[in-house]
Amino acid sequence: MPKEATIINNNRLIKLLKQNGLSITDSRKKILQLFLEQDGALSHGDIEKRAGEKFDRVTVYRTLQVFVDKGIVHTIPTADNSIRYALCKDECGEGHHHDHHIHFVCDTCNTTYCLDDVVTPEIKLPKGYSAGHVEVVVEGVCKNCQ
Amino acid sequence: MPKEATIINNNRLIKLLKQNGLSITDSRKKILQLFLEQDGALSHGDIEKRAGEKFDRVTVYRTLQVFVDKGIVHTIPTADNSIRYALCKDECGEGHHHDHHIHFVCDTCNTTYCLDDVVTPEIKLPKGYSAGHVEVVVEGVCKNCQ
DNA sequence: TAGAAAAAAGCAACATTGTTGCAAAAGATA
DNA sequence: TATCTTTTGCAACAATGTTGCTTTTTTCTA
Repeated sequence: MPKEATIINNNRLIKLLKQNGLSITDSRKKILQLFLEQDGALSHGDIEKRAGEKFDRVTVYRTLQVFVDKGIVHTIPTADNSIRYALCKDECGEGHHHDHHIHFVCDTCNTTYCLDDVVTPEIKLPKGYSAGHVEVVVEGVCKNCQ
Repeated sequence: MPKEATIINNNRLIKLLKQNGLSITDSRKKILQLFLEQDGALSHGDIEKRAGEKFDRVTVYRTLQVFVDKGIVHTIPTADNSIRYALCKDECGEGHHHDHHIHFVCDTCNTTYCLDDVVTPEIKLPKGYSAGHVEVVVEGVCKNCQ
């Protein structure tokens, strides 16, 4: 493993946590790193069972909660009762998420992607309903599984 | 309670179950009735704790599974790890769901609605991705809570 | 409509997932 | 480095799903 890359990565992790007013701890760095080195989204279980790392379940729950609160990651609803988490872009911060992109779940490899370039469409609601957040999840076959 | 309405309802329940090749049982009729007399969607917990009825948890799980398999109800993903179930329209059947409508979750009363008249939009995906099903969940304030 | 065969319900035991309080450990601060 | 604050990890618990098996209910057919 390249030592330099690890150091750079470590600085990036620390910077990200500090930016969000969080204290620097091993668990937070390790979990954040999982997200950074990962293309798709992660579920709680993914993180907990991550090879080589033994995270306490409670720590994972609490860390993810903090990350969501601070706008570092956002949640992605799924139809199988397993919330996925993915890194937010810069516009997100404490108390306000701005996730206007759609999510994509691959039927084949089951990876969940944030398609940051695809903006959620305007939805015309029936009279009486007022819209807040719009969540779009597309299920299909991803670029790696075609 | 009007007796006639109950009888009519009962016939409707039996018809619905028979149409889908299911045997007529008390649990199935009661759970199906909950959906019919309900505007929004129901979670597993909603059904299990329904006042006046004591359903065995296993029965509820198995019944919902059968209903989903037969295309009687469909699932609605949520961001809080609690799958909601709602009645399908006629076009759904065994092995194929055709839910092209969007779903709406009210922030205030937390009810989940199927907005059958609002069709899911076309989503333009990046190169390499092919779309199957598109799920849209809008969160906001419903007609009853304005 | 009774009796046999098939299907479903109910129960118990278990597995997984999520929550809470608290003591110990680690991080921040001066 | 000493002290204060925050976070972690543990234990105990609660809630949610799952599985196998026995009993009950439904269906089918004579």
